[in-house]
Amino acid sequence: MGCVTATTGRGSGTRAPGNRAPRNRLSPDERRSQLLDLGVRLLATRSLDELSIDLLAEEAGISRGLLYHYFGNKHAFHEAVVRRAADDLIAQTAPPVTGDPIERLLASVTAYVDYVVANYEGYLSLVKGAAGGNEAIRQIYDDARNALTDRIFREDAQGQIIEDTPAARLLMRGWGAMTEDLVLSWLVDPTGVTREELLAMMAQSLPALGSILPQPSVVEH
Amino acid sequence: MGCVTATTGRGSGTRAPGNRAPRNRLSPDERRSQLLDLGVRLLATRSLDELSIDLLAEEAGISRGLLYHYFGNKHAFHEAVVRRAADDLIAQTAPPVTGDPIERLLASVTAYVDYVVANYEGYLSLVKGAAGGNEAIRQIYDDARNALTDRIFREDAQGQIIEDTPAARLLMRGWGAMTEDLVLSWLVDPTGVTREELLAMMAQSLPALGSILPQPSVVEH
DNA sequence: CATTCTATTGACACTTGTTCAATAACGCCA
DNA sequence: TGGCGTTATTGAACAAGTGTCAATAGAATG
Repeated sequence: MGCVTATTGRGSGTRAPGNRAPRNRLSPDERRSQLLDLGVRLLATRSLDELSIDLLAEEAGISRGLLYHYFGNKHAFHEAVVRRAADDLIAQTAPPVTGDPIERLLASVTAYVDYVVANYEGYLSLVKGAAGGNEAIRQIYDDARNALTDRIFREDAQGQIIEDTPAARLLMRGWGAMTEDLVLSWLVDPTGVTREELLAMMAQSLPALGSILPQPSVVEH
Repeated sequence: MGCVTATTGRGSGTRAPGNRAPRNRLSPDERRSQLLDLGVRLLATRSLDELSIDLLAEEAGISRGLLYHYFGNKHAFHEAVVRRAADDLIAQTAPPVTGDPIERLLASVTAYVDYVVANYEGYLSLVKGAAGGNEAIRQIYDDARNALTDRIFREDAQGQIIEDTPAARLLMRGWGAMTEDLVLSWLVDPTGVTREELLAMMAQSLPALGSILPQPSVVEH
């Protein structure tokens, strides 16, 4: 019993039998880049275990083996994809260096929002990867967010908005989480809030939060 | 060629050959409850695909088949675990009904923080599940968080802190995200911030954010 | 045109989720 | 107490996906 014909037939996609697709030979850099881009796109809507190597390979027009040749295993591929998305985010949101602190903060926030709008897929890969992934991936995500907020903390709003204490660091982190949630929620349903209102909300919330810091005082009522 | 002896030998754990563990027959409710509790615990530190049915079954002292009998498949089990964690959260953070709005807000926030501290594992299951999981699971998570924030919005701080507009809703959601990040970050590294400072930070941040809402006005500088 | 190099493949082995007929513990009634 | 139906539980077979590696084919080089 058992030992059915196995049917390991991992069909080579939708191709007439006998005329297999010609090999498409690229340089390692090109291939790597192609696969990472594809990964970013595919992992924006699926979680890692919803993305099979089969689908990925077919979508890329390569064999499964090639993916292992480049990335070793599925999780390493995921990690590379997340790292690519994170690097991209950091690079494309370089802060301005002119204007007063408030203006620069607004500019930073604007760059961030514009990036997320323009690269929704890539940003989702990053966020979703961080949440579902292992420790290494979460680290990449944390580093990226720290880089973003530290940039605002040090360069754009140095000392003028909030000072540097453990409580301030914590609150700053919280502000980052809020900011991320604001963009993503707004993108899902933007009704009733314009882009400018969103930007103002994000920029103004930081000094507003900073105001509760120095010596905590209850709000008037 | 193929058809090796298959060796499907999914060893029944660490048990001497021949003396299998006696069946432990529970009522469906008890068994379900046991499995959900275990799931909450195990999924606090692993992601779903890092948790094999094998491990789960062994840890619970049951066969793999039984899990399928109760939950159908792995994802349905995950969903049930997340739902249990969410229900638990809602139930155990019932808000107080006395005091002025600010006091009630502080009490709500305190109940939330205390719950997370006391049920760290369960809360992590919820958060991690929501991030890595499918749409249904994310829905459960969103509903739970909306229930929490709506409670504060309607009952604890009705109209007295912020009014009800799309922008306010959005900001409220963002505040929720910030609050969650604050607790979890603080738990990871509490140095420099006391529990009371954290609570004050969370409670005061809501009116502080509300102050930027009505007609956006740039902060003084 | 022959040869070397290497990007790429495809079949195979292995792990793990899923199904289902068989089994054994429990309550019930004679 | 002992047979009997009910049903919680099991284990082996099945399916689908991941990871491995020797063989292959496209390009560059002489």
